Amino acid sequence: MIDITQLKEHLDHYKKKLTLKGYTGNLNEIISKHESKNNIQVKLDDLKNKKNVLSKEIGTLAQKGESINEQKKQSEQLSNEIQILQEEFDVLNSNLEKELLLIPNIPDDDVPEGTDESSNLELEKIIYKQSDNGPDHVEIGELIELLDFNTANKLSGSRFVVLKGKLAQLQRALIRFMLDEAASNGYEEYYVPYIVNSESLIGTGQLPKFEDDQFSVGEGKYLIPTAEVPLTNVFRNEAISVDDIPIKMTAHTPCFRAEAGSYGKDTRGMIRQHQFEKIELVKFVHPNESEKALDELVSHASKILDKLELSYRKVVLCSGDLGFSAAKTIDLEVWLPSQKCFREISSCSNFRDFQTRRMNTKFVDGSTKTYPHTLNGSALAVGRTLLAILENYFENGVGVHIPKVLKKYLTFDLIKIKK
RNA sequence: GGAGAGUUGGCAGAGUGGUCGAAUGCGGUGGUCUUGAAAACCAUUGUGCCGAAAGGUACCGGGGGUUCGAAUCCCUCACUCUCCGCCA
Repeated sequence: MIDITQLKEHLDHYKKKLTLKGYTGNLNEIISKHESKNNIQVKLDDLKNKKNVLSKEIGTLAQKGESINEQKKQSEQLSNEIQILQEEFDVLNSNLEKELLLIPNIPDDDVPEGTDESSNLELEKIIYKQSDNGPDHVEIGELIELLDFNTANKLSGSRFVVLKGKLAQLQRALIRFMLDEAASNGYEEYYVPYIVNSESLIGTGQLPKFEDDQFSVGEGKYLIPTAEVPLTNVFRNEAISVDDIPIKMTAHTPCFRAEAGSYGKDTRGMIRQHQFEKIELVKFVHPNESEKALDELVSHASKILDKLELSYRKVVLCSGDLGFSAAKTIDLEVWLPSQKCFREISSCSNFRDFQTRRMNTKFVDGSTKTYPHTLNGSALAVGRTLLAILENYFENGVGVHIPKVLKKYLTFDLIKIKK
């Protein structure tokens, strides 16, 4: 949530920044709503004060046995006035709150301007072995007979996958490897619920705007779209002391995405699924430290690609491609030989105090209370990593080799083709 | 699923209609004492909103009601705990 006081003070700045983010709401209207809300509140508080004074007076008079009829009449009249004004206030206030929840975070100053991914800026390219032909992972899956979209379709529908045997083991090895990496970088491992309430999704920014992207399981509860939601919301309505910071958390969870609005996009293979595994890194840091923390987060995620010897590039997202809650995002994109291009495998973002304002997570340093900054990043999306390994480690007529760093988690170093 | 008991400040725990934003204890912070520390003692210590401030207002799980007045009475929802049943 943006700070309305800041918004009022630097309206032009916010207007410019929010336009870059594609926001089209009427900020002037929001500000005037806020002002009339405050005006009503002042009047309301004054009336309530009068009534409280009167009630006390009635108490004392009644104890003395004196007449209280006149005061009662006055009090009733005050009650009526209060009720009318209170209703007006409540409507205005909840209205305002809804609109505030729909305002996206503003981009950092070093975020390139642009409306779509064509304005994203490549920071760095790290190339290991890079082939630009060969079968895609779906074909490889058929050759090794361990990747089964048809059965998944029978069980559940489109955008699901069944992994078998050594391929399922390879995915498990990836998860263990990534969690071990996170641990060695100082992240504490969490096991968290995969179903969360709407308060949690509002806290991290998926709700109220992106209801359609979530899988609802009824009763106001949703499957998590990323471990970011439960991990970050661990500290919802909590105060974090300066001594506890930085907080570094990680979790492996499945992620569930409705993928509404992406019909016909990436329909082949396991690039875009309703369910996939991911290791997420989440940090709570001192407000002055978040820029540095983003670099650190990116380095933790990219080190995994380095160790797997997968070619990738670092891209800073432009303002228009930036997510709703993010102030700055650096994507890692892995090379896919079959598509002859880089595809997103990790997204590392700095949210600054946007999420902690929504969550009411305070940062306590001595007697001052502010908001800590949050960051998160995938390290990595496991499904896409698996896919990248299949394509980049495939040898024609032989099979899929196992990356060196994963060998200690497995009892084989090759997944042979069966036909 | 059935029966019952709860939800009060950072924690524990009083408070059943007015003087209660709330006793007391623990914890926290500041101080006295001490070479230093501990102990002891003294003071202080919830949050949001409006306001330049003074101050006002709201908050005793959430929502609603009764009343001039609600932490306290009523309704309702959520959650927690105990026992029984079922269950990985």
